[in-house]
Amino acid sequence: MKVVPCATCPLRPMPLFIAQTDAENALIETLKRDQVVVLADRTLIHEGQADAPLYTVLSGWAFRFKTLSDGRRQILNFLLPGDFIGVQQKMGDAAAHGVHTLTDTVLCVFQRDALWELHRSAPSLGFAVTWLTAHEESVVDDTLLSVGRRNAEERIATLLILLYKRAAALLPDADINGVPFPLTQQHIADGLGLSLVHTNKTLRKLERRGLHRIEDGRLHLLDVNALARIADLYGDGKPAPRPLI
Amino acid sequence: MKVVPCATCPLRPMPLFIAQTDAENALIETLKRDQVVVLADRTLIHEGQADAPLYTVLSGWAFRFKTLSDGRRQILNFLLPGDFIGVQQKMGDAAAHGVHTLTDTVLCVFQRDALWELHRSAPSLGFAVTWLTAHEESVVDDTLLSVGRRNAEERIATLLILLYKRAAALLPDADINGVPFPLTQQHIADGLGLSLVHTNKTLRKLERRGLHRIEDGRLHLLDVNALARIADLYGDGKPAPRPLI
DNA sequence: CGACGTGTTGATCTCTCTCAATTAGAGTGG
DNA sequence: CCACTCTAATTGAGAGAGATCAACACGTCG
Repeated sequence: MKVVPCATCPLRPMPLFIAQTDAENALIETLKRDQVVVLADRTLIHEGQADAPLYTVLSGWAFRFKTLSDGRRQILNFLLPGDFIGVQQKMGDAAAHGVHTLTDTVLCVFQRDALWELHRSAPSLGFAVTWLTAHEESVVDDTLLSVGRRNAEERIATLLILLYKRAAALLPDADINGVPFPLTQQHIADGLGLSLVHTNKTLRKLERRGLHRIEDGRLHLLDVNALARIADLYGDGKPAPRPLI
Repeated sequence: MKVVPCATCPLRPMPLFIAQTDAENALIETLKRDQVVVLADRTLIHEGQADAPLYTVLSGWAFRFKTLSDGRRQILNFLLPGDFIGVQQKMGDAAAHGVHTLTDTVLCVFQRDALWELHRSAPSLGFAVTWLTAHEESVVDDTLLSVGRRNAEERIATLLILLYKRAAALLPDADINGVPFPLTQQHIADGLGLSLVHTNKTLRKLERRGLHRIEDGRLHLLDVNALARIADLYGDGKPAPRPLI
């Protein structure tokens, strides 16, 4: 893929794309240092790696993760086009988490101090970055609620709905043919704090009940209401109704 | 407590206090709207509450949490002096999580658009807020790793160490007499995705082995090395050594 | 003094993990 | 074209960590 000028960034129409004026795009263009392609299933940033650059996902899927020394891995969240990579990392610091690709991925590379330049030269963009960072935290919050308090069936229903929404938001509206879903069951397991085997059994149970289907790398939600009921999800972050007693 | 001028903020000596110049303090002072005291065990912000203000913890402990509709609760992270409350919340949006006090707490209240003013008028402070937000996310990341992949004993050891460090960092250096620890076992359970009973049993097991002691609302770590070994924690975020095979 | 919150402990129960084995597809080399 | 290998998905069986249920102890407080 050719290097994309920020002014014609394919992500620009998306609401999550923060720069809207020409001046803002020009500034970002200045800070953008490169554009790289990473193949699927590669570790882009290793845990503890120093001096990792700042990225933005232009296309493709990836995930952030942490591991324990015996190999147990926890996926912290999934990264889709428009997401930042590496904001958590103070300049000169070691990455507290790794980043690994799920698909072939195109990334915009920014110089390490781009964040500071952004704040200095365009406070509105700096503010947007703060908000984006806070938003990513709230995604992790949701996962923590799942992993800490939902059982396997509820966790999987939650993940399927939330990932479906994120993936669908990146697609042209009329696309009813499911959404791309490049995760293996191992990734689902690692994202939800479950074992691979139990993930498989739970996934099959939901599938046999006709709630969803995963086929040819695409996810189809066949009964969103049933899934949402299982997940205890209510619309878009509206507070859940409480039982009276 | 009298209203504290930001210039003489007791948190100022702490490294986590971001404003360092007089101009910066003056700006913050401008945005600070009030200072409130909240008693222990009160819900400061309800889940789904709209228009919650922006706070800063001046003294006392609190926590962020989410609940499912049947009452299951997950504590997302603990808030200590110097922490922000409410950055995640886009202006005019509903809070995605609740905030509840553990102790009597003094909070600085900021107008809802203070964050934007900060970015606009003092980019260096705006940048600091971004970084603080990213840092809070990395705390949640750590918890997610625990809850997703550590067993009960490991989770508790991890929590004790990390909370001890945070609490100790707020204390005068020479204080060897443990650190304040206002959590009940129910809070520990809700923070680690465990049941109250199992939390109690695990806590007692560690205590009987002489690793720690919780007494009169203070936490003492009697064998940090053993705890760190159990937790699979290595220094300050240094990458864990891998077994060769 | 009784009610209540917190901590403690024992006895089940069950959800999830671990171990094992099989199937299916994709890719590779002979 | 066919064995061979690898990865991902699948399923069964047994084991275990942690949940749930039930009691009780202790201190505080109205």
